[in-house]
Amino acid sequence: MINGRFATAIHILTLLGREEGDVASSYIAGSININPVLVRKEISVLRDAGFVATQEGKNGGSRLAVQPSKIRLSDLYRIIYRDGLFTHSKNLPNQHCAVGRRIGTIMDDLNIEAEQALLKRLHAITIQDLLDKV
Amino acid sequence: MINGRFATAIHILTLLGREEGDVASSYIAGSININPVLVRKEISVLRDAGFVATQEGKNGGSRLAVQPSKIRLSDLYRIIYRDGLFTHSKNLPNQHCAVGRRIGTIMDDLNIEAEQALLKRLHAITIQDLLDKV
DNA sequence: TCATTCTGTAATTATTTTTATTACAGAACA
DNA sequence: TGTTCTGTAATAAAAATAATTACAGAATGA
Repeated sequence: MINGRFATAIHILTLLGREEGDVASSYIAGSININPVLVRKEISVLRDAGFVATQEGKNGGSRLAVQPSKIRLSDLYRIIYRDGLFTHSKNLPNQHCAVGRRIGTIMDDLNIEAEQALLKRLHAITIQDLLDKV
Repeated sequence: MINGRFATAIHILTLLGREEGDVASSYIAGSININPVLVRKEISVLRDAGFVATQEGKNGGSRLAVQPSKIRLSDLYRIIYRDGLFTHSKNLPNQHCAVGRRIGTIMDDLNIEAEQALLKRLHAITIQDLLDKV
C-alpha cells in the first residue's frame, strides 16, 4: 500500500521547488507537521536519488538538485516503494492447498500489472505540475 | 495504501471459485494461514457486496453467489478501499504555509488520478482470470 | 430433542508498523 | 569558537493490523 512517505516526499520536493536558498529540515517539518528527523531521513533518500542537495552546518539545509520538471512521480514511487503495491501478509499460505500454493505468484503478477498502470500515469506527472497547482 | 485485506479477499474468492459446496471459514483460514475470525469478517463484506452467500449452522460455510467471471478486481478494490490509495498523515499541514495549505487538495487530486489508472487495469481482471492461473 | 458444528460479532490482547523523540558527533559559518 | 545546522542511531510512543477469546444463534442429523 501507499503510505505516508510518498506524501511526505512530494511535500518536501514541492516546498523546495518554491524556495530559493537552502531550507532547514525543521522548517520543512513545520510545513508538513511531522518530526524533523523524519524529514531528514526522507531527504537522505531523495538526495541518494539525486533530486536534492544538502548543505550541512550553520545556515545549511536542502534545495532541489534538478529542475522540478525533471522529477517524475513515477521515479519517486520507485524510490520509495520497493515492497510493491499489494502487501501480502508474511504468513506463508498453506502449501498443501492448490490455491495457497499459487496465490503468491498470482499476487506478484497482479502487483506487477497494477504497478505498471499506476507508474504509467505517474510518469506523466512531475513536481512542476504540482507546483503549478500551489 | 493497499493492505492485506485485498489479498485476503482475492484468496477467499479464488478458493471459493474452485470448491463445489459450502466452505467453512476455518478451512479458508487454513489455506490463507490467518485467523478464521478475520476470514468471517472479510466474508461478511463480500457477502454485503453480493459476491458470496453463506449458510449458517452445521455443515455450513460460504460459496460464490455469482460467476467468477462476474467479479472484477476493480469492484473488489472499491469495496475494500474507501480510504484511497495514498494515505496522507492525519496531521494537518501548516496552514500558514502556501504548500501546506494546498497539499491536501493536491494529494487528493493525485489520488483520484492514480486510482483511475489502477481501476482501469483492475477492471479488466476477474476472479476467473485468477482461477485460470491456479 | 439436543448435541454438534457451523456462523456472526463484540471485546480484548498481541504484534507489527509507523511516527516521534532523544541524543550526540560532525560540518559550516560568522 | 560558539552557534546552528545535518546525519544517524537508539529508544519510546502511537497507530494500525492481526489474533484470540467468548458466546449467542442457526442448521443439521442421530
